[in-house]
Amino acid sequence: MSDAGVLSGNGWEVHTADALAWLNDYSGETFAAIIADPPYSSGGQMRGDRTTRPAAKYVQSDSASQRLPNFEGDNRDQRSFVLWCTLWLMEAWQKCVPGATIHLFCDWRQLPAMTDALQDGGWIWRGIVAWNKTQASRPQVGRHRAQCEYILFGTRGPHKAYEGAPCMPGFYEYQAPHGPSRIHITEKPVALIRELAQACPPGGLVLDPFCGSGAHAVGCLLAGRRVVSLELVAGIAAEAAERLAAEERGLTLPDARGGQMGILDQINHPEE
Amino acid sequence: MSDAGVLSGNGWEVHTADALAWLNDYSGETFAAIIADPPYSSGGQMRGDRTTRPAAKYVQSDSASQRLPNFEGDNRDQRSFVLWCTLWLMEAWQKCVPGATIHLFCDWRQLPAMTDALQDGGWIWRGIVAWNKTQASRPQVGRHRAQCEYILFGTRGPHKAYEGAPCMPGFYEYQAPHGPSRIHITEKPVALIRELAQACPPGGLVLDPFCGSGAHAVGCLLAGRRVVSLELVAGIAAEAAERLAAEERGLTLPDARGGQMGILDQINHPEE
DNA sequence: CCTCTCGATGAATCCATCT
DNA sequence: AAGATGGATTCATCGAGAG
Repeated sequence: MSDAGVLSGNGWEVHTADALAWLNDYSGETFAAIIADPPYSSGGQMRGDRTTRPAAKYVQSDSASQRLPNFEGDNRDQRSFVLWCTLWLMEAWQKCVPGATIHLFCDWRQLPAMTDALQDGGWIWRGIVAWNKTQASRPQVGRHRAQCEYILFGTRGPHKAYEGAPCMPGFYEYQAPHGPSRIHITEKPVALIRELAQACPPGGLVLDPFCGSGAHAVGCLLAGRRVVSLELVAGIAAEAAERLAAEERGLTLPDARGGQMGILDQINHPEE
Repeated sequence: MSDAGVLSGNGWEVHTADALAWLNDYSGETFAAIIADPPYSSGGQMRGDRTTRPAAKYVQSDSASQRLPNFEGDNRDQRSFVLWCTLWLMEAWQKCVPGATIHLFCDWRQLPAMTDALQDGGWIWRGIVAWNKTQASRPQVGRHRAQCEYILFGTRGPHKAYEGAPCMPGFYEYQAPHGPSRIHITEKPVALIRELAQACPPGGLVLDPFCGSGAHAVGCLLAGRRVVSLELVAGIAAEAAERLAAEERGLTLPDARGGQMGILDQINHPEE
C-alpha cells in the first residue's frame, strides 16, 4: 500500500505517501504541471556532513534545529540522489499530460546533477530560474554568499502554452520564510509558488510530490490551480493539511450573492 | 609561436593569442585570480544553431550583426566544448598561485557542463553567482525569460582570503552593455567585473583569457588589480588595447601634489 | 526641463520546410 | 531519415525626438 492516508479539501489533497511508490500506483487524473521541492541532499564533501540530522545542517540556531522536525530522505550521496530523482521524475512524467511543465527546486551544489536527473527522467530541460532569497546564509569573507536557490524549468515534450499564458520572469526575489511562523526547514515563499503556478493552465491539476509545510499547495490554490501533495512523514502531512484547511476558512471572500464564497469555490467556479 | 603580439600599458597587457597555447608556453608571474568569459558555444538543440555566425546568432538586428565583429571558437558541440574548457582550465590552474580564485561566466544551458570542466581542470567549485542582466532576451509566452547569466566561482586548493577581503554577494544586478556604444557582442558590465575582481588581493595579477571588448581588463584596473588579457582575433585585441589606453588617458585623476596621477599609478603606488 | 510617445534592441528558441 | 535552413515570435528597457 503506497498511500497511508489522504486529507483533502476543496481543490487539494495531501497524501501521506512516498512519492516514488505513490506515483507508480497512481491512475487518476493526469497532471498539467509539477512543482517539486525535493530534499536537497546537499552538504559538504565529508560523509559526516551528510549523516548529520538535516535540521542541524540547514538551520543555524540550535533552537530552530531542536524545534523543527527532521525530514526523511536527505542522507543520500549524490549518485543515489540522482538515481532516486531520475526514478520519481520518470514516474511523474508518465502521469502528466503532453506539454506539462515542471519546476524543480535545487541549490547550487545539486544543480548540475539535477539537470541530468530531469533529462534522464524524460523531461526537456528549458531553463534555470534564479530565486534570490536575499538572506545571508552563513557569509564567509572572500567568498560569495549562497543567497540564491535555483528552479529548473522543463516540459514533457513540445511546449504549447495555454491561451493567455504570461511570459514569466527568469528571476524572482522573495525573502525565505523565517522566524517562529515557519513550520518546515526548507519552506518556500507562498508568493513565489503562486507565480510559478502560472505555468499551469487555470484550474489545472498540479502535482506537489514533496509537500513539507504545504507552502506549494497554498501557492497553487491562490493561483487558482488544484493540487495533489505528497508527504512521507504523517505528522508533517497532517500539519500541512491543517494549514490548508485554515487557509480555506480564513481566505473566504464575499461573493456577489452576499454570502460567503471560499477562494477555492472561486477556483472551481471562476465564472461566478 | 603562441603569441602573435602584445600591446601593453600601465598594469595591463593584451596578447593576441589562443588561450590554451599561450598558457602552455607561459612562464611569467603566476596569477592570483582568473576572470574568464569563454565563448559559450550555446544555442538550440540543432547543430545548425551553433554553426551560424555568432554575430548573427546572438544579435537580432541586421545592423548590429554587421557592425559587431565575429568572434572565434563558438561552434563547438558540448562534448568538445567541455574538453576544450577542461584543457585550458588545467593549463590556467598550473599558472596560478595556491588559493587563487576563478570566476567563470556561462549561460544556463552550459552551466552543468561548465561545472564538470572546472572541476576536471583541478579547481574546487565553490559556488554559483547569478547575474541578472535585467533585459528581456526575446521572451516567449508561457516560459521564463533567460534574463540571468551565471558565474561559477572556484579556487585552486584551499581558499585563504586575503587580509581585509570583503564578503561578496551571491547575486548581482547590472544592465548588460547594449546599443551603439557596445563594441563586442558579449560585452560584460565593467562595474560587475570590478566587483568580482575583489576576490583577488589588491595589486594582484588577474588572468583574463578571453578579452573581447576589454571590459574585464578595465574592471580589474578600476578595482586596483593588474591584468593580462588574451584575445584570439588581432582586430579585437587591438580594439581592446585602444580602449585600455583611452581609459588610461581619460581616467587620470588629480593627486595631492597638484599634478596628474593616472588611476594606474594609484594602483601601482596606492600609498601615495 | 520635463513628459510622453515611438521605435529599436536583445549571449534565443521553436518548428515547419527543404536538402 | 537525419540534418540544415529560415521565418516568426516576444516585451521590458532605453534612447531619440517631439511637445
